[in-house]
Amino acid sequence: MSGKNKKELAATFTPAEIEAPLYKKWQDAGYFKADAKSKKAPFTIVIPPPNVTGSLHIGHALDHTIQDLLIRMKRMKGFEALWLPGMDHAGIATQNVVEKQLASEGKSRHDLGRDAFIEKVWQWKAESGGVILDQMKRLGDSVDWDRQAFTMDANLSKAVLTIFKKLYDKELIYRAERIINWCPRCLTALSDIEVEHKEDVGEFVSIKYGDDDLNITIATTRAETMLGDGAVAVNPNDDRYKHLVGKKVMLPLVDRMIPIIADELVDPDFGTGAVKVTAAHDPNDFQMAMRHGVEIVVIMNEHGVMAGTGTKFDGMDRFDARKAVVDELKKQGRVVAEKKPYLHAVGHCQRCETTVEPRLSKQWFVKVAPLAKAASDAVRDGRVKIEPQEMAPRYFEWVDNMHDWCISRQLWWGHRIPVFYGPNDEVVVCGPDEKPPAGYTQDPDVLDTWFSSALWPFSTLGWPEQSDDLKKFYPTSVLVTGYDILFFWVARMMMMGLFAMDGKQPFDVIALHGLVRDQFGKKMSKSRGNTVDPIEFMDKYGSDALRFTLARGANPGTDQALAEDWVGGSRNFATKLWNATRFAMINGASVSGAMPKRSELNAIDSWILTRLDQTITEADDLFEKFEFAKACELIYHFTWDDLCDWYLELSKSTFTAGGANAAKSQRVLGEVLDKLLRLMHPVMPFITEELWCSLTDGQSLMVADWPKSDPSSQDVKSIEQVTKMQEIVTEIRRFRNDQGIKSTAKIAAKFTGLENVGLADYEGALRSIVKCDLTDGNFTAKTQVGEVVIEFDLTGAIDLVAERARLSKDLQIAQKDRDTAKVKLDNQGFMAKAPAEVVTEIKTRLAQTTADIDLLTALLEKLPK
RNA sequence: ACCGCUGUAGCUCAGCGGAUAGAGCACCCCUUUGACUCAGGGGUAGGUCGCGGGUUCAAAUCCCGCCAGCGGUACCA
Repeated sequence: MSGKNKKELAATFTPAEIEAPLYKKWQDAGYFKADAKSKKAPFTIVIPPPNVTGSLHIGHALDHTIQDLLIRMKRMKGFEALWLPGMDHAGIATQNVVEKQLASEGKSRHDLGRDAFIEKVWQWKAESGGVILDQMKRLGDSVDWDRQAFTMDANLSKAVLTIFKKLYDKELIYRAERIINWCPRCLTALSDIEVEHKEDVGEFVSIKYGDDDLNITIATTRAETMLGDGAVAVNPNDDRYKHLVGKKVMLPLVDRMIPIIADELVDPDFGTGAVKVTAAHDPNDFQMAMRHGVEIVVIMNEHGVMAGTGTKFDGMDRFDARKAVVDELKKQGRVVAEKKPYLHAVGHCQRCETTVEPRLSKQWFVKVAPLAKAASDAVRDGRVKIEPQEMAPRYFEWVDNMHDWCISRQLWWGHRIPVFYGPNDEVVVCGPDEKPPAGYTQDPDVLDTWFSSALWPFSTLGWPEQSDDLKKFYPTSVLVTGYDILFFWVARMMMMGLFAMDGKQPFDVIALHGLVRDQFGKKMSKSRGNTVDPIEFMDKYGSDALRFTLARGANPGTDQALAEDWVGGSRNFATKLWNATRFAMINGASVSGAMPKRSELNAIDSWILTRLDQTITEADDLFEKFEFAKACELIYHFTWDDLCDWYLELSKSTFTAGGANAAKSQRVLGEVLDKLLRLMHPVMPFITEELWCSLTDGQSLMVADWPKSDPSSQDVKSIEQVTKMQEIVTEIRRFRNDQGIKSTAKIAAKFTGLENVGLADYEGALRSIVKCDLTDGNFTAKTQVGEVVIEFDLTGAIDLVAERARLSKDLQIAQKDRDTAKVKLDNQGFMAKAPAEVVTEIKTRLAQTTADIDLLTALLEKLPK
C-alpha cells in the first residue's frame, strides 16, 4: 500500500548523501523566503551579524542551531517567519587582512591611496570574504537569502548617515579631546569594549622627585611617562604630605618644576600615597589635570615612540624607554624602592594584542547616558525580556555604567564620518543626499563598525525608508546570542533601536545561550589547541547530529561542554531513528485513512499515542521557553526508549500475526512517526525531511503543520497497563540474567494472574519480548511481580545462590524503605504539618513496601535449600 | 578589589522545599549479525549533592559564613 512516489529507504543512513540535495530542494522551492505582504503573524530573527572575515566556528553552530530551530518551528506553526542573514564589515579586522596582503607585496595602504585601497578591500570581499555564508548552508540554516545584508550596503550606509545626523542634532554625538584607548599598531582609537584587560608582569618603582630641600616619592609602573608629568598629587587628608601641597618640586631628568596638588582621587594607602600626574597619557591623570589646571605634556607619537620630550629618550619605543628611564634614575640614586615582579591589569587591543596606550586626542563620541537609560528601562519595565532572566543583572550592570562611546576610527574601511570642517573650523554634519558647503573638507576617520551593527535590526529591514519589511517585521521577535557578547552589540542595538524607532524596541526577547567549551569544560582557544571544527564534525557525523548535540546541551544561559563522542552519540540517535522508520515501513506503517477509534485500540497502541501526546505537549512548551536541552532530552527518551525499546518490541507479535489488529497498529505507528518527525524537524531538519517524505509521500516537512497535542486523548489506563508490562518484563529479564540464560534462548514459562492486572490479552506480547514462547514444561522456578506469578522450566539449572542473594538484597532495600516511611508516619510534626497528599503518598509507600517484604520473604522461604 | 555565576555518579550536565537524587557518555558482566555492527539488546555497579552552621515536620533545593573554579567589571597609578 505504499504510494507511487515513496522512496525505499536505504539500509543505512548516510547524511552526506541527503543534506546538500535537500538544502537545494528547500531553496529552490522558496521555503526560506518571507513575504512582507502575508496576512500571517510575523516572527522575525535578524542574525547577529558575523564578521566578513570570519568563518564558522562551533559557537556560531550553536547560535545558528537555536535560531534555525526557532524559525523552523514558528514557520510550521503558521507564522510568517523571517530569518535575515548578513555580515558586518569588521573595520579593523578586514583592513588588517588586506593590509597584510599588501605588505606581502611590499606595499602599504598609503602607496595605494584611500580610494584605491577601499576598492581593493571590496575586491577582497568579493573573492574571499563571507566564507561563513556558505558554511551556514551546511548547517541547514533556513535564512532568507534574498534579504542578505551587509553593513556597507547602500541602504545600510544611508541608515548610518541618517542616524548620525539625528543624534548630532539632538546633541547625542559630540567631538571632544579626551584620553582614549589607542592601539599603536592598528593606529586607531578603540572603544572600551575593544580593549581586553589582562594580567601583565610589570615593575612598580618608587621614584624620588625633588631635591634635599623639598622632595616627594611617587610610585609607578610606567616610569617612562614621568617625562610628561605636569604635577604630583596627594590626598588632601594625608597628613604626611599636607605641608607640601601648593609647593613645587623638581621633576628629574627633564628639570622642570611641577606643582604638588591635592585630589580626592588619590588613595593614601596605595604605593607611597603620592601620584605622578601625566595628563596626556592617563585617563585619571587627565581628570585631575582638568580640575587643577595642570600642564598637559604629550611625550609619545602615534606609534608609541617617545617624542617631543627634549631628552635623549626621544625616538625610543615606550617599553625600551621605560627601562632606560629607570636605569638613568637609578644612576642618579632616585629609585627608592622596586617591587617586581608586579602583577597588574593592562589593556590590550582585542584584535592584535598590542598593549593599548591611553592617548589624548580629539575624537567623536556618542553621549550614551540618555540612550543607555532608555535601553535599561525597556528591560526593566518588561517591554524586552531577557532569557534566562538571571542574566538581566549583568545587562543592567553594564548598561547602567557605560561610558561615552568613542566612535571615531582612524581607518579607511568603514563608513566615513559625515562631518565636514570649514576653513575656520566650522562643523557641518551631512545626512544622506546632503552636500557640504564648498571648500569644506570631510573628517578623514570612519565610524566604529558597531555603530552600523547597532542599526542592524532595522537598517536591514529598509530603514530609514518606511518599507513594507520594516512595517511587517519590526520589532523583531527574538535576538539569539551568547551572553559573552550581550554588551557588544545587544546593548547598542537596544540604544539605537529605541532611539531611531521612536521608542519601539528592536526585539521582544533576548535569548542568551552559553559558550561551547571543550569536553573538560575549558574554554576553547587557538592557543590551548582545544578548538573543534564544526565542518569536520558535520562531515563525519552529519549536520543533524551536530545540531542535535548542540541543542541538547543548550541549557539557557549556561555553557556547554562538547566532545566528539557526544556528536557520535547523536549520530547513533539519528541512525536509530532512521532504522526505526525503515522498520516501521517494512512492517506496513501507514499514514493514510482515518485513525482507528481509541476504544478499538489495544493498550500498547493507546499507550504510545498517549506518550506521544505528552511528549508533544511538553516539548512544545519547553521549546517556547528556550529550554532546548530539556526538549531534546524528552524527544530522545521518547524515541529511543518508548518507541523503539518498548512499543516496537511489544508490537512485533502483532505485526507478525497480521490481520485487522495489525492494520490498526500500522496506522498508529504511522501516526506516531508522522508527528514525531514533525516535532523533531526544527532540530534535525535533514533526516526528518528525508524520512517523512518517504513515509508520507508529502512534499516537505518545512511547510508541514506543527504537531498539535490533544490532551483529551490521554489514556491513563494504558499507562498503568504498559507500566505493569514493563515491570514484568524487567523482572523476567533480571531473572534470566541472574540465572545465566542466554537472552536468545527460548524457554518455557507459565504466567498466572495476568487477568488480575488487566493484562489477560497481552500474554503473547509479553512472551514474545522476553522469549518465553514455550508453554509446556516442568516448572521448577518462579518469580513474582505483584499479583502476577511467572514460573520457569529451568530443568534443575537454577542458580540458588544467585537467586537467594538477589532476593535478600531486595528484601533489605524494601525493609529500609518501609522503615523510613514508618519513621515519617510516627513523626507527629510531620502528621500535623505535612500536606495531605504527601501523607497519603507515604502511607501508600508503607503498604507497598510491606507487601513487597511479605512477597520476598515467601519467595525466599520457598526457594529449595 | 568589586559584581555575577558555578561546585550533584569517572566525565559533561539535569533536578532548585516533599523525602527511593536522574540522564547521556564511559566502566563492568551477559548477549546479538532478520530494523540498527562506525551499531543493537539486557543486566549490574557507581553519589557524606564543595565544607560548616542555621530555618523547617521535611533541605541537593531556602538563609548565613567559608573554601575552590570560572566569567565580567575596575582609576589602584
